[in-house]
Amino acid sequence: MGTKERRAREKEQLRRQILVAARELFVNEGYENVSMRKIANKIEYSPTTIYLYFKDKADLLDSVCKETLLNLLNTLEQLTNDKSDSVETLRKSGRAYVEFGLKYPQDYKLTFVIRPQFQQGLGLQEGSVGEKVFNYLREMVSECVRQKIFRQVDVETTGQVLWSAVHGVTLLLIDFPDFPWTEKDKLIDTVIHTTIEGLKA
Amino acid sequence: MGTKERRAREKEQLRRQILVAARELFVNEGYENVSMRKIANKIEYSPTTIYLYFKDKADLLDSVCKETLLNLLNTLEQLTNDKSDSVETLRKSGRAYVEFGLKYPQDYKLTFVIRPQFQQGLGLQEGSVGEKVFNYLREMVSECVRQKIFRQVDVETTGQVLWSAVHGVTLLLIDFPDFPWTEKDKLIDTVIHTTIEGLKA
DNA sequence: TGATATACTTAACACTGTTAAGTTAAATCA
DNA sequence: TGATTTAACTTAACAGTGTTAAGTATATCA
Repeated sequence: MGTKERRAREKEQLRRQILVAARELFVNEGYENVSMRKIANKIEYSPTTIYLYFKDKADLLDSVCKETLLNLLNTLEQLTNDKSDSVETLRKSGRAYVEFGLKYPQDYKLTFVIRPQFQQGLGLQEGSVGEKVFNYLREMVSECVRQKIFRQVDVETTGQVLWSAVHGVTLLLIDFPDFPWTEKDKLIDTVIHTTIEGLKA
Repeated sequence: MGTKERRAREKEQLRRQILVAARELFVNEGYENVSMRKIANKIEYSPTTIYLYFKDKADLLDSVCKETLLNLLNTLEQLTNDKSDSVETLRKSGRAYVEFGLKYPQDYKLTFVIRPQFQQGLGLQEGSVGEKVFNYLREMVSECVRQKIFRQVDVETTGQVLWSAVHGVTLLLIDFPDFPWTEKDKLIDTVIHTTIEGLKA
């Protein structure tokens, strides 16, 4: 009686197919320029089929972003966490965060800028993947605080300051590619270095 | 023979009327949710009239953003620049920048996040208002560098680091209003303070 | 006054997200 | 096996979108 399972598997497969098609189109052509019909064409189903798997276009975006956050979390967690040098670990994490954003600029913007516009407040609430990403940062930071490396004892504020810095430089580099930036790697390193030094001082 | 002048004045008036209506709608309902027909309704003209004054919707957005940048520049330039305490001046400017973003969150996002998506590269090129805003920041920074307050001598990089920090915290506060932020003012101050201290160290 | 240019509108095109109703094929039950 | 229910998917439509081409008044100038 495995027919039910097979059916469920097939449904899941189509769901993934839609998700993959949507991500590819969103990333290449921008969320606004992608229509449900375009996605439907790509997977060779009628447009309305998508609505059997996702509530609406915003929900589709939501699912794509959830995947992006999982990928980001994965990337961060794969870093080797050297507890004996917690500052270096934090530095590396910051670097990896920005690099992730620049490697998948459209995904990053979709997740951290476009989605909040369509699904207000969502994305970082309790239990979400977004929260897990911030929790990762929180851990990095609290290790530094525990070792009394940072002036400030407040882990929350410290984490938020770091996040502001990496988020800011990531978005500026994505959004203004023609601006006469300092050499990219140097800028990223300086942003992270400056923030960490500032937290120590 | 002042009829020509009067005509030109009237044209300019309608242009401004359109701009005012567009800004109000963009800010209140979001760029995507505002149609040319809505704007037309508001000013009580037919939709196509707008196209006699602006190339298309993106051009309209462009003009709205240019105004926003002018307002931002104005706000910054109205600060009292105490040359004897250049760090304090820089700190104040950073504060004013973030506060401007939070006071007009939609305008800020429109200018620094939405527009780059529709008019790639535009907004910060030579001679633009955007460049003037960054030039202001550049001046603040170079005064600090001249007084040998900052470790780094490279004015460009230093300015970009500061911009990353304030841009980052501004956008995070706008986009994730439900996140359990540290008390807002404290966070902003800490971001700016940390960055400046980091640049000194 | 009649010709010309300016300012604006009407109508249309090809597209959008989304829903209600209809169809077809597979699974279930007698 | 054959009838019936259920699930998956499609067709057709609605109300809306940005934008353009063509048409219409009105004011300016000769």
